[in-house]
Amino acid sequence: MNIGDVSSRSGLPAKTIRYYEDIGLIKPLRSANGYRSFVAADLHRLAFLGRARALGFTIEDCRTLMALYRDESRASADVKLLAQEHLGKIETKIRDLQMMHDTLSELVTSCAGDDRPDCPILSDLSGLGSTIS
Amino acid sequence: MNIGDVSSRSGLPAKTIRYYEDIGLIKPLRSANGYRSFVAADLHRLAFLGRARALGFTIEDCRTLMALYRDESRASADVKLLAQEHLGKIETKIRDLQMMHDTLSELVTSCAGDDRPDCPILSDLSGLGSTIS
DNA sequence: CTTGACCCTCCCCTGACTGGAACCTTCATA
DNA sequence: TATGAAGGTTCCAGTCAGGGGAGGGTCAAG
Repeated sequence: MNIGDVSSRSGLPAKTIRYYEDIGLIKPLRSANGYRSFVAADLHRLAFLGRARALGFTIEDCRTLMALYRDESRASADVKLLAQEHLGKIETKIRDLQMMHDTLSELVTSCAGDDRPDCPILSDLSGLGSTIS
Repeated sequence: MNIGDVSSRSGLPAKTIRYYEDIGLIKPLRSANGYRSFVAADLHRLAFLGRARALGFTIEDCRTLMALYRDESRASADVKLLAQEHLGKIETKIRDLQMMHDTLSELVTSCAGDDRPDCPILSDLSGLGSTIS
């Protein structure tokens, strides 16, 4: 398989696949013409990476997860811990975004949105804090 | 005021303040010794920037918001539109994170987390998809 | 006069790619 | 056989919003 094939099969851009080779996540063979030559195992690893990335794991997390996956004598506790830590970060991000959302949403609601200049969004940002609570 | 003063008053790191000058968001004067010399208006702008960034606006959004703030003949509709677009992006991010969270949370729950190697998290990532629904 | 706390500029680093230039290989068609 | 398109290759630079640190100048106090 050439890179185009694995790209369409894995859903990952060719650029990304080359990048993953660069940073040592995959090690495809090379054909005589210099093209990367992927086997089923490479495709499998790429699919693994794609799913892990889609769950928001960092590249370093992915590296660890793949090492654990290949380690037959792993303890599932190690995997779970990694996932739990990641889950915690996601929860933190969601909370942060939710707070931004709530504040901003309130400001947007209170803004007339017409052709006059008066705007509670700008008032808030400027520190006048016209909290119309 | 020197940069240390505005840093502690605005809560922004000195590095960030220098960066904001670099990209033209503020234009503090200079003292004879080459030090940046901030006046109250600079501090006000920095506080504005700090609040806008805390609400997740991009630097370019901040630039636009400050321009609107200084424009006495603005229409609040322009501010509102910008804020609404940003709000939409925040909502998208929250939804994405929430989906990651839900999936990951389910996987974490279903993982024993002991010293045995069997792990539904890895199974899922590997594509075996042992969805224990 | 020295010490320590400031301040300056300049450059590289981050994460996870993405875009583009310049070039090579393969295959189908005229 | 030429040629053009569609693949592939490497390498360099850019993204976003700063952070870290080197190497050096300035200032106030003791």
